[in-house]
Amino acid sequence: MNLAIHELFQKSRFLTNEINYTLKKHNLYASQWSVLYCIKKHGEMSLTQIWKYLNVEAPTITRTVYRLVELGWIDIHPGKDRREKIVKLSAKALEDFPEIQASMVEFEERVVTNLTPQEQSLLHQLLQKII
Amino acid sequence: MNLAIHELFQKSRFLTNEINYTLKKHNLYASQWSVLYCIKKHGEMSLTQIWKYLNVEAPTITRTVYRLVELGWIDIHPGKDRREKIVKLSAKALEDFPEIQASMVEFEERVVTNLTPQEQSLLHQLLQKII
DNA sequence: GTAAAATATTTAACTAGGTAAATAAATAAA
DNA sequence: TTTATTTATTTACCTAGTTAAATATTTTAC
Repeated sequence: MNLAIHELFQKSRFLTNEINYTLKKHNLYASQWSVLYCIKKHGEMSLTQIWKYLNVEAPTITRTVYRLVELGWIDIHPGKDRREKIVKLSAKALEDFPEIQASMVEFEERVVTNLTPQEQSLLHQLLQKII
Repeated sequence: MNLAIHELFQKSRFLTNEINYTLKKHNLYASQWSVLYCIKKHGEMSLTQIWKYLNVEAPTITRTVYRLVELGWIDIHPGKDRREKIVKLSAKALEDFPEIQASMVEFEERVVTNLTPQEQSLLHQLLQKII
C-alpha cells in the first residue's frame, strides 16, 4: 500500500480513538458529537440535511440520531412534510455545548501543533488531490 | 473541525468505500485484504503478530481471521506454544493472490494520479506530523 | 384524478473498529 | 514446586460505516 495512503488510514483511526477519549468525560462518541455540532451550526435540521452535510448514508444518521434522542441530547418532531423528521438540540445539549466544544477545540489545536498554518493548508490541498 | 483533519476523515471513508468496490469482484472486503496481504508478506503469522503489524486491537483480528477461514482464504493451526494460533494462506488464496493484487495496484495508482511522487512523499510527511 | 416516480426514513444484515473482562497456557517469583 | 504474573486469544457488547430493500408520503405525468 502506498505509504501516504497507509499513513492516512492509520491517522484516521488514531484520531477517531483520540476524539473518543476526549469526549469520554462528556459521555459522547465522535460520531455523536459530529451530529450535535452539525445541528448546533444549522439550528433545526431534517435527517436528510444531516446525512447530506456529513456525507454519510441515511441509515447511519437514523441510528445515531435516535441514540442521541435516547440519551437526551436531541429533540425530534415531524416537519410539515410528514415524511421528514426535524431535529434540534435539547436544553441540556445547549447548556453543555460550550464546555464540550472547548474540549474539542483544545484537542484540535493539540493535534496540529507540529504543523504550521501553511503546512495545514498544504496538507488540506494534498488530501483534496486524492482521486 | 480543522479543514485538513476534516478532509482526512472524508478521504479515509471515501478510500475505504473505493477499496471495497475494487475488491467486490474478488469477494473480499478491505480489512480482509489487509490481513491476507500481511500474511502473504510474512508467511506464517500468529494472530498477535498480525494485530501488532496492522496496529489494530486483537478482537478485530480474531473476527476477521475466522471469517477468512470460513471463506477458505486462510488455514489455521496451533503453534508449539499452545496459546497461539498460526495462520497461513490457503492454496486458493495463493492462486488468486496475484490477480487481486493487480486490481489493488491499479487502484492505488489511480488514487494518487493527481499527486507527483514528491507530493506523495510530502503528504506522507505532513500526515506523520499529526500529533 | 389516478397512476407512476421520487423522496424521507427505516429495517435488516453485513464489515470494521473499539473496550472490558474471561479463559487458558506459559513464565517468573517465592 | 507452588503461586503469581504475563501473554495469547476469545467473548460480549458497544459505536460507526456500508448496501439493499421496505414503507410512507409527496410530487409529477398523463
